[in-house]
Amino acid sequence: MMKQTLTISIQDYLKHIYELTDDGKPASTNALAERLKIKPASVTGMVQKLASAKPALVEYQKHQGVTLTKEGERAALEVIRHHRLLEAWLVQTLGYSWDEVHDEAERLEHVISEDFERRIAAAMGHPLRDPHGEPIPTADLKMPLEDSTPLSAFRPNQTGVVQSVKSADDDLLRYLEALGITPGAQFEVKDYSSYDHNLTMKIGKKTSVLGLNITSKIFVEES
Amino acid sequence: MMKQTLTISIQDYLKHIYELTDDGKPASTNALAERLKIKPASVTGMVQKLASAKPALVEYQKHQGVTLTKEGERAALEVIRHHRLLEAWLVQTLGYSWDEVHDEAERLEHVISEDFERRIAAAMGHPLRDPHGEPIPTADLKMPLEDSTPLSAFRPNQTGVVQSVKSADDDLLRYLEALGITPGAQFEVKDYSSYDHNLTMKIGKKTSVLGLNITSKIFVEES
DNA sequence: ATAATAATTTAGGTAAGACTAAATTATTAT
DNA sequence: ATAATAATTTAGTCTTACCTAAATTATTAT
Ligand SMILES: [Mn+2]
Ligand SMILES: [Mn+2]
Ligand SMILES: [Mn+2]
Ligand SMILES: [Mn+2]
Repeated sequence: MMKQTLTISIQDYLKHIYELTDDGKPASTNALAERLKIKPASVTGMVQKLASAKPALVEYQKHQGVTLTKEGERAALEVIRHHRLLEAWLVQTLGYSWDEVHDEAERLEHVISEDFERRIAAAMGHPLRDPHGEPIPTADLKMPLEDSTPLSAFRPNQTGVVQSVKSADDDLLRYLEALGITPGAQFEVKDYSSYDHNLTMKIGKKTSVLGLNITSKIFVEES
Repeated sequence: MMKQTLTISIQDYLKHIYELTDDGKPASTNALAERLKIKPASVTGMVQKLASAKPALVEYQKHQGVTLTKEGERAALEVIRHHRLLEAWLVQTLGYSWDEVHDEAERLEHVISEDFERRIAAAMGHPLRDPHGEPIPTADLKMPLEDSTPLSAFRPNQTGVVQSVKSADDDLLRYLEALGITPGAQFEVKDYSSYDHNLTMKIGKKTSVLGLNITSKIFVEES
C-alpha cells in the first residue's frame, strides 16, 4: 500500500483510463490522447512508464491499449472521489451551477488533502452523487454500482427518471437545464425517428427533440 | 496588463520575495533559498529569469538581491490574497484550526479561479484579516496598511492587544493558543529580562514567559 | 591591507512531461 | 492477397525547475 504522491499528470491519465475502460475494453492510445488533449506519441511514453512503475499502475501491451491494475484503479478512484465531492461542494456551499463546477474541480482535485476530502464529505452528509448525477466513490474507494441506461435506448411510450448527464460541456449542460433535463427529472418518450435517432421527449410541460449526440450522454432509469 | 498564468514555482518565488522585502531591503539569494527550501544556485537561475521576463517581475543586480517590480508585486498580492482568504475560509466553513490551515492554503492558492476567490470573499463578507491576524489584500490588490509593533519591543507596564502572529509553525501556533495568545487577546507586560530578552506577560488569568524567538513573531497594538 | 569566510553565481546535469517527424504495425477496402 | 489507410510507437528535442561542484565576488576579522 504505497502512499507516494502521484504527479498531477499521472493522476489525470489514471482518471481518464478509468473512464475509458468503463465498458470493459482497454483504452486506446488515441482515445486517451484526445481526452487528455495531448499527442498520441506522448501517451505511449507515459503509458509505458506507468506499466513499468514499481507497483504497476496499468497493464499495457503494444497496440493493445491499457487497463488499470488494482493499484491504478485505487488511485483513479481517489481522484474521481475528490472531483465529484468537490463539484457537489462547490454547488452546495458556493452557489456554483452544474455547468461551472467541472473546470474548478479539475484543478482542485489534485491538491486537496485527505483531511479536506473528509471534511467536505462530512459537511455535506456524505453525498452519493455529484451535481451531474454521477456516483461518488465511497471513502474506502468502491465505486457504487450504476443501474442506468442511456436515453438513446428508449422508445416511444417508455417513461423514466434522469439519473445522470455524462458531459463536461458547459454549453450542453446549460441547454439541458433550460429544457428541464437534470438529475431527478421525469420524462416520457413521445416519438422516435429511426433515420436520425432523434427522440421526442416530454419533460414537465416541455417537449423537446434530442439527437443521438445528446441522448447518448443522458443516463436514465425506467419507471 | 498581462494575464498569462504564472507557474506555481514563480508564484511562490514572488510571494516569498514580497514577504522578505517587507522591510524595504532587497531579498537575498540565500534568504529566498531558505524560505523556498531549495538551493541558492537554483534561486539565482530563477531570479535571472524573472528579471528578464517580458514585463519584468523583479529588479535584480548580481549580489544585490531582488525586489519586486509593480507587475511582480501585483502577482504576489494576488497569491497572498488567495492564501489568506483560503485560510479564513477553511476556518470558517470547515472547522479547521489556525494551526491546520497553512499547508492546505499553500497548495490551493495556486489553483483556484478568480471566480472562486470572489465567491469565498463574498460568502465571508469580505474579511479583512486571516486567522493569524494578517491583513488580506483587497480585491484590487492593495495591501492594507499595518499598524502594529512586535511584542519584543514592549516593556513592563505596557498593555496591548494581539493583532497577528507571523508564523506557519503549527506547534508554535497550538502552544500560543493554549496560552490564550490569539488575535484580539489583551495582555499586560509584567517583567522583562535584559539578559535573555524574556517577557513575562499576563493574558487573562494566565501568566507566561516568552522568549525573543516568540515575541518577535507576535505583533501587537498598544492600548 | 590581507587572509579567511561567507554569499553568490556559473557551468553542467537530471527528471518530467510534453512535442514533431519518421518508422512501424494493424486494419480495412479492393 | 494487396494496397491503402489508420493507429501506434520510436527517436530525438524542448522547456521547466531543480541539483552539485567549482568559480567568483563580497564581507569580516586580523
Ligand atoms: Mn466533472
Ligand atoms: Mn485534472
Ligand atoms: Mn499562511
Ligand atoms: Mn505555494
